Amino acid sequence: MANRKTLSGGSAAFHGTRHAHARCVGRALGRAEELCRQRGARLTYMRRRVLELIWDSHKAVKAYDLLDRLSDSEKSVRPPTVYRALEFLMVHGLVHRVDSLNAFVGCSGSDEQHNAQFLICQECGEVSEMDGAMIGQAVARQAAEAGFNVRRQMVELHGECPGCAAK
Amino acid sequence: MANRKTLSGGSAAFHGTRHAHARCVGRALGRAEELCRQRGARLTYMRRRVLELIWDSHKAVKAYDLLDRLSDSEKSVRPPTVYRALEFLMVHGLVHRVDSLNAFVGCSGSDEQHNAQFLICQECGEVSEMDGAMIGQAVARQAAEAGFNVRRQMVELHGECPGCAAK
DNA sequence: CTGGAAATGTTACTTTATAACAATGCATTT
DNA sequence: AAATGCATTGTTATAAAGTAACATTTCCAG
Ligand SMILES: [Zn+2]
Ligand SMILES: [Zn+2]
Ligand SMILES: [Zn+2]
Ligand SMILES: [Zn+2]
Repeated sequence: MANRKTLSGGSAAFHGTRHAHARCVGRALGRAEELCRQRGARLTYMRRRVLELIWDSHKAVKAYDLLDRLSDSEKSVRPPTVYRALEFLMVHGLVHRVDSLNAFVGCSGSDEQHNAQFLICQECGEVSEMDGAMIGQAVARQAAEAGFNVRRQMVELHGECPGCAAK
Repeated sequence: MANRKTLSGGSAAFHGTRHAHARCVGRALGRAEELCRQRGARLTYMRRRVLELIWDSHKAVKAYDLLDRLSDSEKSVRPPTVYRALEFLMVHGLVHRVDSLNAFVGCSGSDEQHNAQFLICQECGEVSEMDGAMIGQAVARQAAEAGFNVRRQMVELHGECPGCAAK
């Protein structure tokens, strides 16, 4: 009842609890590996670990939650470590920061440079990335009307995902 | 060569340094006064003071900058005071929070409930609010395609304002 | 003038993020 | 293999942003 497959001009999918999430993770890590190899960037243990933790769910994750989850009883990981990994992952387009939540989410886009918009469910917390061409165009056009030169667009929509709407 | 007057579906204006800013402030305070009277809300000294400080420029202002500016050598104002004033002003639609900057900007919109988008100049820091109908519609449509029910939309565009683009 | 709610003051703390420098790891050259 | 050099991570400390809880004051209605 929830997801369509592919949508004109962009797609956004909510996954809910029951889905083959191992595939999502696999895809993300595979892409990271591939992309880093292409660019000669190093997907180190720490960076991969952070990426895995982020992909533990489709929700946005707080930096300090990552911090806690990375710290076992032996060793405690410090903020800069996490933030540096996040920085790396963001630079390479593997992770996005959701500004309205102060949190991070795995990039589910395929191509390199994309105008991502985020649908954020206020109920279940799931975040879905969508590449809405229409939105991008509308944004570009209206900004142009104001003589404004858009470099980076941030679109974060809070509301109810299909699953939670059908509660 | 910067501003047009009124634009189809919405407007956004950048002011630059030379303009009759007293009018902007006057308009904003007038509107606040009027609106609070209508609603029986109290525009207290502190709230008005914070609103004035925010309207000191068309840039987004950080809460702790307000804090500093409110604290004279005698008395130091504390965070809760500022955040409470900001809370009040936001609830009444007199001020917006710019999430991507952790900062606040005076609302230059006229009507009560509006879908505001923000154009943020990376050079001069000026922020312009725009009520882009096209963007709003595009957002609504594409979200609907994904079965998503939008409650709040956050659209913040970073780039170059007309003035700074013509540097 | 007085009782009570709204607003502000105050203290202390949480959350989020970064600066600066030290130690370590890893690859390439010698 | 040893030496070199840069990228990565560790460590300490602190900055920046925001909130909880309770005390005090203000202000208005009765
Ligand atoms: Zn999944
Ligand atoms: Zn949901
Ligand atoms: Zn002005
Ligand atoms: Zn500018």
